[in-house]
Amino acid sequence: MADFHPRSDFLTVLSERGFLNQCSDLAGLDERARSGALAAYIGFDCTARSLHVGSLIQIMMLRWLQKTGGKPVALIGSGTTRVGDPSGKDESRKLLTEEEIAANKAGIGRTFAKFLRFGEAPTDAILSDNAEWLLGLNYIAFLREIGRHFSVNRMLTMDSVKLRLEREHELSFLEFNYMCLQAYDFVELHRRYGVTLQMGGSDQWGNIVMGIDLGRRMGTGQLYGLTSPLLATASGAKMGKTAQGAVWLDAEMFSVYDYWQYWRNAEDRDVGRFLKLFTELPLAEVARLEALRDTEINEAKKILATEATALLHGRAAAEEAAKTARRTFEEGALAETLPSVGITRQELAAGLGVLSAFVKAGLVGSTGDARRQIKGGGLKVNDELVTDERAILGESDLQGEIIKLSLGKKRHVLLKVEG
RNA sequence: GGGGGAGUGUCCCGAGCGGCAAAGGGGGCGGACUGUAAAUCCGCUGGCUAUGCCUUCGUAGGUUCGAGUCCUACCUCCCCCA
Repeated sequence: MADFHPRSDFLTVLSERGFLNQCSDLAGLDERARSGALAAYIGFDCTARSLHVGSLIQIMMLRWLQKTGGKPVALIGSGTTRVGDPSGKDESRKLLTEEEIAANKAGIGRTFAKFLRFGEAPTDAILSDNAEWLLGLNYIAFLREIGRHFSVNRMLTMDSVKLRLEREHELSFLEFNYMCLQAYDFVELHRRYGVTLQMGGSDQWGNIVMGIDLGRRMGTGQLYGLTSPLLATASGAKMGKTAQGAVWLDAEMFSVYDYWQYWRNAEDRDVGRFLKLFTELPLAEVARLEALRDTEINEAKKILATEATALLHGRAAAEEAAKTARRTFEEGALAETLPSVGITRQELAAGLGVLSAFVKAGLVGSTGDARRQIKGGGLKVNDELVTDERAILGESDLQGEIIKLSLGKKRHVLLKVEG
């Protein structure tokens, strides 16, 4: 991969910025990308109301495709979601209702709209849904028309299957069929929109190759596959997990400020890689930033945070998050734009226990949790360490209309009097 | 269908003579050190109207002063045989 020098804009960007992990035919795809608008798709599950940072690398690939003259297709897997992905955990098999699926689909669609330009023009993005063709499938017809092209012998050699068999782990028939459905998606998207490339995370490689094979047997012409590296932080943790849970891309579920903070807290060793993947800064600028050392690299982290946040939530919101962080961390001032929780004047006049105040702010999960944090010296009210768990907050604690609650050094929530 | 084994703290893995809010990891959170980083060290990691009360060991019953632990049925998963 390192010795190949792509000539198409699309592959050049992907290659330079570290999106490339594996490709079915780099030279062929490069040619294809140069010879006209390339249509490519990536599939997304709709098991939640929002996508999280784990999907961001895929979304960025679609975005670069569009910016380099291609046509992105975002496929929502609401058909496969109805079946439920059997490879997940034992408990996650609960079936989603039609309403939940529709809501999830709408939420995810909103995120795509932030990164891609949708419309009718040749390189405008398309939002598709495999429920359109999967739900109406007839079993016998599917077996005869599609199933006959799959070789079980070959399917058994796929890594995902082979691993299971070698370790003598259960592999359900449903799961075994999953790759066939995904392969069929590829063919269907080729028919509908002329899609010739499927992208995805490296775990999708086998499924993508199946699609390419199926396409050849069903007469789509040459299809291509390309995967991005599996993303983890430099110390090996999976991307996107924080104390608050997943890092959602929907501002309702994960605030803009928290999103900015997520990137600001990147490890030193990840800064360069993340700048290339999750911002659109020129590579020369990235090179300059990632060369910074010691305290200077904090500047690079702030730029990473602001640029990444701007892509998702807009420049203005990103600048505001940056400003909030600057006031909070560097000036030690009270930034009124920190995340806040409302409180009534009556509640405050009646006296609010510190424990419940922190629970209300969502900084701790329970009063017991709050007690433990106080013992460990982790809670502050208006930057004063809380030592007495029975302390009562009243109107005398107000700074203006605000009481600042902090958990540790990084997490702050404001209680704001309203009404 | 027959035989064998297993489901433990609502993040995961995993010990558990009938006295158990239940060992130990990992992860996470907090503290110290730093740079809002990493590494390292320390503390915490069921709930509550809290010197007490309530809810947890697949589900439902049963034995017992007392059950994660013993018995019965059921559910789910794994292995061997057919």
